[in-house]
Amino acid sequence: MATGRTHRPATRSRGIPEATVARLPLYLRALTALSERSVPTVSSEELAAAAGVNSAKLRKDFSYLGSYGTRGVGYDVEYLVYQISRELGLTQDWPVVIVGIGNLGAALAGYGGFASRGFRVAALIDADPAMTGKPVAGIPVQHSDDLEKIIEEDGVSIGVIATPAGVAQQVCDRLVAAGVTSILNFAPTVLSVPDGVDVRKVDLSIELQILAFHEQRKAGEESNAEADAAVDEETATAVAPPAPRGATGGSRKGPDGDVPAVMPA
Amino acid sequence: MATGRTHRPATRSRGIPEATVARLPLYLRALTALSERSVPTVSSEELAAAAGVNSAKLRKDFSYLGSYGTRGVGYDVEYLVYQISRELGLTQDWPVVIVGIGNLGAALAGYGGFASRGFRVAALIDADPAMTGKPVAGIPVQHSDDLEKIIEEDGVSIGVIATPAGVAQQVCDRLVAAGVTSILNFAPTVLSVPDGVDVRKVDLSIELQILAFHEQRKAGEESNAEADAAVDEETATAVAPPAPRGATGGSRKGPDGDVPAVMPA
DNA sequence: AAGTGTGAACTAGTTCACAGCT
DNA sequence: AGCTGTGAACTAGTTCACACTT
Repeated sequence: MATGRTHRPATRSRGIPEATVARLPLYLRALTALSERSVPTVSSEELAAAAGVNSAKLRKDFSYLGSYGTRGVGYDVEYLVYQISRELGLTQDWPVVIVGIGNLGAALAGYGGFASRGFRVAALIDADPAMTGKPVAGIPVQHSDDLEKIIEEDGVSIGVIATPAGVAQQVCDRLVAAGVTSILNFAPTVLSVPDGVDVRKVDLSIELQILAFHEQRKAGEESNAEADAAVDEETATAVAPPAPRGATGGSRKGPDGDVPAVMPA
Repeated sequence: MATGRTHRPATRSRGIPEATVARLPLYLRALTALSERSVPTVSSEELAAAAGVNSAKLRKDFSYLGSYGTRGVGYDVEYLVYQISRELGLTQDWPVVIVGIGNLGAALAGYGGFASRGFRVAALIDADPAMTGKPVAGIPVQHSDDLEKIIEEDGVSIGVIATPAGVAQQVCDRLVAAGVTSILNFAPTVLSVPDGVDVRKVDLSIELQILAFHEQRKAGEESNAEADAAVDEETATAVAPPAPRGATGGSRKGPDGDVPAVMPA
């Protein structure tokens, strides 16, 4: 590769895969730790272990950024920290607003990982007038009436939504109208945004539900039959298995013949 | 497989793709909202819109669970709620412990989405003796000395780690040793666990960094040169670009000959 | 000898498009 | 007529394995 110039380098020049982008912060964290311990170089194997991925994946990821390693040696820690920081846009600092200063919003405001590495809490915003002026994590809360003004004045492009689900969409709309183009959503709701605006969501209950799915599977693996039966009885009243509307016996079934045990027929 | 018994149905029977599992909670939430509004049926198109995915994906996802829809009509809301709940293991209730009752842990303890749908906060645990006995969100905090006892007595299999990064791994080890097999990690660190234990992580700063990456890209798209230049000057001193160890000019470059536009050279 | 960088093979996930049921 | 369920085509992501560099 290194030799094949003449450009038109595949599709769209700087096409770093999304999955790779999502891992860069992980590498960066591991590298920063090494940097603090004054470790000069790492191999892909060592760094991968520290980041919790496998080394082939890590090398492939880095290959999208360029050739930043030295064969036979490894990667220069400081140099890589810089390159990844730059790639992620962390060499500039990003003012961030947090909207919704309840328990969660307050916890986020106080979170250390925020201040570090390129992010700065520009403002805390809440709709409750009783909160206005109250300092949270050393920053006075501002009223949401001023949301637009704050965003425009500070040139904020990243917003964090930590409001109740019911108002998240309207908050989002206002943020976007005021110029925010990236949103981190902690409210348990789907946000719709125009093209060009990025939304990422963090959702406790979704994560728990995914864990529960796998947990259930583990439980079922050993003592197959009776575990389910016991569970079913316990919750049978709480969660009634509603019959399908139309046909009752029909062809309605899971891929492995579900329902039977629960169905009162 | 109501009909085709004799098992060994393809690879490992109930092979629901991980990506599908991750979306089931989304569908469930949308369905629950419909259910509360007493909507009897939905089409894949409508439900997909509510869940923020496209309808082909939704139908494919549901096809892994079984044939729960009715052609020409759609899906019965109540029935689907039940089926997905069951699939996710939410028809039983899962006791959960939260370890680390700082700002975040307290916020999680008070989070409504917890109590709903199958999860119950069995205990709050903190290492600080000053916290012991103090009620948080109505639940008295217990000391971490009792961690093993609590987990065993309540049969807890899901643990939430909201401690500082420095102690997260040891907390994790103790949870696992005591019988926890699913962990939701809010500490910004990589946890290593034995086979059979699931870990999911929620990491604010990773999410922000991913947003920053895309944000940076957006900025570069319009007015390419000067926007970056301004930024570089501002932060040039703060983040020095360290030279690579060995060769200085060499072949070191991004896949499409990076730097040019931004570099003052 | 050590360890990167990367084509090639593979696996997972998404989207298409339409047959088939109600 | 309407909408699901799903093979088939496609796209993204991962892993392998080894040529190449230091």
